[in-house]
Amino acid sequence: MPGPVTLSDVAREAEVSLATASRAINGSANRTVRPELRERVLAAAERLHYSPDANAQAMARGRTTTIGLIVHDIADPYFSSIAAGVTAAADQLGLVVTLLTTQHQRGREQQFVEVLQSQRARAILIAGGRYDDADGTESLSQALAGYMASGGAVALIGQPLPDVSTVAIGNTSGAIELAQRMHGLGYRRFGVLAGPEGHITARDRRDGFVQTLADLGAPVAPGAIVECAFTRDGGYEGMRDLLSRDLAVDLVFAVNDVMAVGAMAAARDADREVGADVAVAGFDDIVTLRDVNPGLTTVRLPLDELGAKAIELALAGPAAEATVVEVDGEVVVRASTPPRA
Amino acid sequence: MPGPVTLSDVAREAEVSLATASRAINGSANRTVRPELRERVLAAAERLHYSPDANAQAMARGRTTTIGLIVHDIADPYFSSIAAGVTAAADQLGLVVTLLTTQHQRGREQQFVEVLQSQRARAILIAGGRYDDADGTESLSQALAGYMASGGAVALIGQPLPDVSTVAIGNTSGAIELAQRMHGLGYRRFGVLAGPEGHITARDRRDGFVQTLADLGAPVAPGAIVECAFTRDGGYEGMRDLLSRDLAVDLVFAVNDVMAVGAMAAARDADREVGADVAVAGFDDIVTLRDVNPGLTTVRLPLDELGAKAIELALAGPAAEATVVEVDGEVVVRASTPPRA
DNA sequence: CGCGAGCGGGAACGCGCTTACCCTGAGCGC
DNA sequence: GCGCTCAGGGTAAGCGCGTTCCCGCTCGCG
Repeated sequence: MPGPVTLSDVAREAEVSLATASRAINGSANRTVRPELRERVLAAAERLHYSPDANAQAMARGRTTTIGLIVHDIADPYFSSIAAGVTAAADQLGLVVTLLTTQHQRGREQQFVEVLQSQRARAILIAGGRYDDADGTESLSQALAGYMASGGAVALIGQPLPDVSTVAIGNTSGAIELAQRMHGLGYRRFGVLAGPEGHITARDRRDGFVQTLADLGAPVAPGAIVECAFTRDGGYEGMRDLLSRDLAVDLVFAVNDVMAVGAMAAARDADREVGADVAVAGFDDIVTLRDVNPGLTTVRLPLDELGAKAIELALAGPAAEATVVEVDGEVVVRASTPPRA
Repeated sequence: MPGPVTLSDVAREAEVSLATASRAINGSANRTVRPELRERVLAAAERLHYSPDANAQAMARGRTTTIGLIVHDIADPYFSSIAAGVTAAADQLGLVVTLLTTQHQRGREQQFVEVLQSQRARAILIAGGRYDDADGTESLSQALAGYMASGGAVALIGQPLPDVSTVAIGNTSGAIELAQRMHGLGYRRFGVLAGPEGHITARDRRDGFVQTLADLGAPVAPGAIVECAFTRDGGYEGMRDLLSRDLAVDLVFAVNDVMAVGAMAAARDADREVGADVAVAGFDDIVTLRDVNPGLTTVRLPLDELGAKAIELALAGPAAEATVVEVDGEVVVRASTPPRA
C-alpha cells in the first residue's frame, strides 16, 4: 500500500524544503512564504491528497485540538442534550470532542481523566451527577489536579468541586421555585420520588422542594419520600411503591423528567389519571419529552447552552481562578399539574 | 511548571534505560524484563505520576486507539442510542470515541472523514440518513476511499454505500411488516408523514409502507402522503397539514417516532383523540418515547446493538470484502393503533 | 575449561511535523 | 559603493515514544 503521504512527500513534489512546505500550509507566525511558492506547495498537497498527521502536529506543537467529554450515559437525553451543545461549540472552535461514558460505574470518571490526560486533551468537561462519596470525589479531584498541573483545563457541568471551574445548575433554586408554584396552585399533600441515596443532584432537588414546602406549612410526610433509581424504571417503581402506601398525596415530584415519565406510566397502570387523580412534576424539561400527555410540569434547564458555557469556562485560561457560574432553571407549568380547585 | 513527565524521566528515576522502561511498562513482544527491574520501573512511574503520551505512542506505533463516530445530531435519541452502543463497545476494546456531529449540514460528513483521517483514527463509523444527492454521495465515497486506502476501516450504520461495510437497517422490510399488521388490524385509509424529499431512509420506509398497502388493495391516496421535516416539528406540521385536508384517514404512519410524537401532539391540538379518532404509528421504538400516552405503535430497532455491530464490522479487517449485514425491526403494537372494529 | 546459545539491557534511529537558527541575496541610506 | 537590514528559504534539532540492532553476560554442554 502507498501508505499515508507525508509532508516531505509534498515538499519533494513541490521542490521545496520541509520547512517551506510546513510554512506554506499552515502559515506560521510572522514567517511568510512567497505567494508563488505557496501555491506550488498547496497544489502539490492537493495533488497528493496530503492529510497532515494530527498526532505528529500535536507532538510538535505541544498541544492537541481535542477536548474530552465525560458523561454517564449518552443515551440519556439529559446528557445527549449537553453533548449536542458541546460538540456544536467545539466545532465552532475547530476542536474535536472525544466522548467517554461511564455507564454509571463509579470510579470511571477518574480513569477517563487519566485517559484524556494521555491524549493530552486541551480540556476536560465532566457532566453528570456525582455521588456523595468522599473517596471517589477525592480521587477524582486528585486526577483533575494532576491534569490541570500538566496544563490541562477543566470544567464541570452540574455540581462544583473545589478548585475547578463549574457551570453549576440551580437545582436547589429550581426546586424551591417549583415547590412554591405547586403550592400556589393549591396542592398541599406532596410526594417525592427522590432518586438514590447519596446522589447529590437528586438530593439538592429533593431538599429544596421538601424544605420549601415545610416553610410554607405543607410539610411532606416522611413516608411520602421514596428513594429510587435516577432512571425511568426508578420512577416507575418508586411511583408504584408510593401509590401502594395509600397516603393520599395529590402531587408527586420526581427529581428528573425521565423518572417523572416512569411515574406517569406507573400511575396509569394503577388506574390513576395523571392530572386528575394525581399530579406529577419533573425536572430538566427534556425536549423529547415535551409531548408526553398530559404535558409534564417541570423545571426547564438550558441544557444545550451548558456545553458551550462549559467550554468557554474551561478555555478561559488556567490563569483565571476556578470560576463557578450558576445557571438557573425556569418552572414550566403544564397539564400534569392543573390548578387544584 | 513541571510539565508532563516523560518516559525518560521514569527511566532515569528507575535507573534503567528508556528501552527497558518502555518494555517494562508495555511488555513488548518476546522481550521480557527481569521482574525486579520491572517493579522498579513501575514504581518509578507511579511515583512520578507518569502518563504516557498517546500521541507519541500513536506515532511510534503507527496506529491510534481512536475510532470516529459521525452522526447528524447527538441530541436526537436515535443517534444517541447508537452512540451509547458505540461507546460501550469501544470501551470494552480499550478504544476511545471521537464524536462529530454534522448538525444536518450536508457535506460535513466528508469534511469530518478528513478530520478523522488526520487524527489517524483506527475506524470511522457513520450513522444517519444520507440524502439522495449524487454529488454529496460521490464526494463522501471518495473521501472514504482515500481513508480506507491509507489503512482505515469504515462501517456505515443505515444505508449502504458501494464498497463499504454496512450495518443496514431493514427500513423497507420493517415498513412492509408494519403495513401488513396495520391492515390486519382493520385499517384501510392511511396517511403518511413521509419525511423530506430525497431522504433515503424516509423514502424506503414510506415506499415499503405505501407499496404494501397498494398490494393489499388499500392504496394510500396521493394527497394523504405529506412531505415534512424528519423531526418532531416536521411531524407536527405534517399532521396539521394532513388533518386540514379532511381526507378521513384513520391511520397515520410517521416515518420515525419523533415525528410520530409530533403528529400525536398535532392531533391532540386539533381535538382528535389518538387511538380513537385517528391512529398513529412510528418507526424506531425510541426508548425515551415508550411511555408516551397512548403507547406508540412502531417498529423496534435494536439501536444500541448497532454500534457494537458496526465496530465489529469495521474492525473485522480491511482484508474482508465490504460486508453488509441487515438488521431488521420488529413491529410493536401499542395503544395508538387499536384494532379497528 | 572452552565455546556457543540465549537472554537482558543499552544506544540509536525513526515516526511526521514545527520551529529556532543560519545563510543568502536584494534593497536601502549614507 | 559599502554596509546594514530584512525578507525568505533551507538546515537541523527536537517533541516522546517504540523498536531494532547489537553487545555483554550467564548458563549449559561437550
